[in-house]
Amino acid sequence: MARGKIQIKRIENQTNRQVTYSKRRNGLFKKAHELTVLCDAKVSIIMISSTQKIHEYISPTSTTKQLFDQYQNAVGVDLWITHYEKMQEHLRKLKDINKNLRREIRQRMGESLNDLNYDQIVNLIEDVDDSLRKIRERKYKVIGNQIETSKKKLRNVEEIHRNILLEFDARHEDPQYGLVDNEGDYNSVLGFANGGPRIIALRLPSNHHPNLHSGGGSDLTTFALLE
Amino acid sequence: MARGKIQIKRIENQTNRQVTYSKRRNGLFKKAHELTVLCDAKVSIIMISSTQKIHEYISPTSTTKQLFDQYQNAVGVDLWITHYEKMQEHLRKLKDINKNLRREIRQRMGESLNDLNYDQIVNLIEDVDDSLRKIRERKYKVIGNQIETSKKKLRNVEEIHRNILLEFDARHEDPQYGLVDNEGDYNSVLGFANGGPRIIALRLPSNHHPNLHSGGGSDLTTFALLE
DNA sequence: AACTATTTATAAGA
DNA sequence: TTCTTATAAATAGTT
Repeated sequence: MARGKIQIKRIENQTNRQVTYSKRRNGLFKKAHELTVLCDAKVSIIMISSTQKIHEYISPTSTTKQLFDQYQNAVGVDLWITHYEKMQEHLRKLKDINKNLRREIRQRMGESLNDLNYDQIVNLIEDVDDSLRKIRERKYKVIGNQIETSKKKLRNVEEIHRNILLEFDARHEDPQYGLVDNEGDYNSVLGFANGGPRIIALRLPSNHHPNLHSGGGSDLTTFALLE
Repeated sequence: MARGKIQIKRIENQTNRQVTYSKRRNGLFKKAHELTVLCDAKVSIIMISSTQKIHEYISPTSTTKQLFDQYQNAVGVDLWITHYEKMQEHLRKLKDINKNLRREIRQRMGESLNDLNYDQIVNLIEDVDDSLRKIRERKYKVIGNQIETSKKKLRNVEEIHRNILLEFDARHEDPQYGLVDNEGDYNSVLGFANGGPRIIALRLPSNHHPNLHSGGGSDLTTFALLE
């Protein structure tokens, strides 16, 4: 605005930009102050330079916070205050839900039953009883899975036994082979970590399945044996 | 600043002040915007006129809230931002707790059991079983209380019966009294609302207790009878 | 809301 | 940075 007109666009020269910022900032603050005095108004200016320096102007009659609060009241009613209140409401509801959930658990654990009348207790018993049934079912399913896995392992063992026996017989029938010294690395095949049970080569009936798993005995016991 | 210099002091003429406010406000905002563009700065201006009207300027690259947050950070006002963040943290924790409580309930109800291993299921069964036992105990206690209350009511009935019989006998022995027409207001004494069971005056053995409540029969049946 | 005489702000140079 | 100054821009008072 002097010594030549300028285009209103970013000043690329860094030093120049800095100088202009400083000069115009003073000009702006001066104008703001004049406005404050002349028109009995309140003005707040917050400026952040491209180098992240912060400057502010505030009318002598006010504070930045006061002005911002007024601004919020007028403009940002939906911006902060209500958001804040909504959060508190949300918080309150969550606490409430939490309380109820805890009480439900306590009641399902047989505590805090004084709040329940007879019918409610009867319903609760029915409910918990049913839950217990479901959980037991799950237990049996887990056991069942374990048994299946164990059966597979056992079939594997039998297969290996048969092979050992076959080899054993073959070598006896053909004396040119000596007896093998050890079991080979069958343990790793069976998933046994360190040595495992010693496998004794007994001749088993060809289609034999161990009695342990063919019957309908107690699942729990079976599981304990196989784990 | 034209057609004559002015003193920088409050303009007393209300209309004049209003006009000047409007003109200079525009000037200020224009300068602010030029500064924004020329110097790559961020500017926030909030103005409140003497008539409490609010106007604001904010650099296109920013929001008033953003700028105010930065201002707060720099100045250290730190008014409620942290409070807000603490609330959010609190909210997050509550939601988390909530989620866990719900899962616990679901598991106690026999759902979402896939997350549990065998030992955990066994523990859960033990726990729920124990809970069921506690709740049943509570049921029996409630039943017991009901029985106590009923016994008291019955003792009351017996007392009244005895009194009626005594009076009945007395009048028969002394014919100067006529028979009474009704039962009096014993119903209200017994807590029976409308009429209640018709009481038939039979002579009972003096210390008789009805068989129904002296024995150790099923509590549940007893309860059903008395409720 | 427009005009314009005048004041004020400021870009460029020192 | 600050000062200077020619010139652009803002605006007080008027219409």
